[in-house]
Amino acid sequence: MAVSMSPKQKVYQGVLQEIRKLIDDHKLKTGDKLPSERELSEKLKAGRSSVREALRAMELLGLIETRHGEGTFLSAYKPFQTVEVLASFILQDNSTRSGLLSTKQILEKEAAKLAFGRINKDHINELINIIDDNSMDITKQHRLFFSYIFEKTENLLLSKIWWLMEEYSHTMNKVHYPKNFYRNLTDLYNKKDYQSIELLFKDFAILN
Amino acid sequence: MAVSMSPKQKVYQGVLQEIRKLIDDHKLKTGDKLPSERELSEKLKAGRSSVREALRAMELLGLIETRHGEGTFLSAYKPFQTVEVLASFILQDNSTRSGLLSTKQILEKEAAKLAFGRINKDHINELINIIDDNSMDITKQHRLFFSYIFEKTENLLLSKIWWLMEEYSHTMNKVHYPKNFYRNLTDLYNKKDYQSIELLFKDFAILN
DNA sequence: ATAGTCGAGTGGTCTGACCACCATATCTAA
DNA sequence: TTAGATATGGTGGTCAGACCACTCGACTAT
Repeated sequence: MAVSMSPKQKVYQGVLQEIRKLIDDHKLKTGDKLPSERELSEKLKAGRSSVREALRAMELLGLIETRHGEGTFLSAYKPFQTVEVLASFILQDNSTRSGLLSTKQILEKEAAKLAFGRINKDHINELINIIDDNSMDITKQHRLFFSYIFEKTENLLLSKIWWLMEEYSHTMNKVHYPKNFYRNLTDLYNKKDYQSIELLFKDFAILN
Repeated sequence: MAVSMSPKQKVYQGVLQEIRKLIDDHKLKTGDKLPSERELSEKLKAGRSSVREALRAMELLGLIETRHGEGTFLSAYKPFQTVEVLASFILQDNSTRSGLLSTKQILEKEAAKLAFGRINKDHINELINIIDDNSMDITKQHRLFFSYIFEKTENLLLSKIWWLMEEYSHTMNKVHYPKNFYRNLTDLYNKKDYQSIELLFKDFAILN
């Protein structure tokens, strides 16, 4: 391998730097195509597997996008994947689990408030349909109910983080509110009573 | 390869999930040793190169630490490397900024409220010290200020997620509130005025 | 012209081979 | 007996080469 190596740098880290340099030199922009793996391998005098290790890491960081049979492309940086991956590992840590439920509830409350201005009669009916559908257990109703609300927040990051927590909380317990909570919330939407949302969540808070 | 593959998931992504599961099942903690690459390869029925792609990506994210000749170890998540790598690559894309900032602000607001009941005079003075310390720029003050508040929430998960976003938002801009915001918040703590916290954040909201 | 085929290029994956490094067990010499 | 040298096995680091699956465009037969 010939990639710059000052102390004991691993090849894939050197490749990473070289790619960065390459992007800079060629002034590549979002959407542009990077050289193929084989080409990079040859140009940098590194094994293809090492090149791939660098590319895979970049991919996980959301820096590049890979299209099978086509090539590797620079992508607009989106923090989502990264945050998602990291969050999934953070959640794994037992010491952080205690706060899971209360954090999840915070997100649910804020989502309910964010969605407030974007919810109309039709949406409310949709929500009511969910909580009236007795073919599902309440756990699933909870999930659908809030999925719908989060969708209305139009904040993808917020939604993804909530979804992760929802997933993990299922390995625990108490993953929903009392039955009438949901009805109360839709009532507030109906009455356009923004203020009371905060109070509703406080009343039904599940402590941990 | 046998790692769970629903749609068209790449092997290394499946390996990533499996490793996460493994950490969970065995309740591995920071500093614990992961199975060797060869062992993982065999257990997950994936090539060693695929396993390595997953591990290298995790390494770049700072989730694991690799010691030549010894093995792979779970590491406390340290954002440094991640941020460093990203910073050297980031093409600032305004369109992705929105979700991150608003979500971060939600967490800050809720933390401020959660900490409310656990903040005493001494803590307030500590906060004031931070915002009066002009040897730091306001960005750093913001960081310390809220670090302190999040600590008081005693919710590790919430804190970690916020920290994550804080790190990422630094690759962008606008990572703090107007100067007097912080003073106002400590005043509310002083006056034991819980209600106004919500309003304060609303007034100082950084739109996106 | 159009539809179908084929091949070159690309990423995706696996295997097997070495090397470098580390810890530990083992042997050797004092 | 014991301190130091050495052998060994396990681990990560890296490479080369082989296939496979997919995409796209050029070529061909209709």
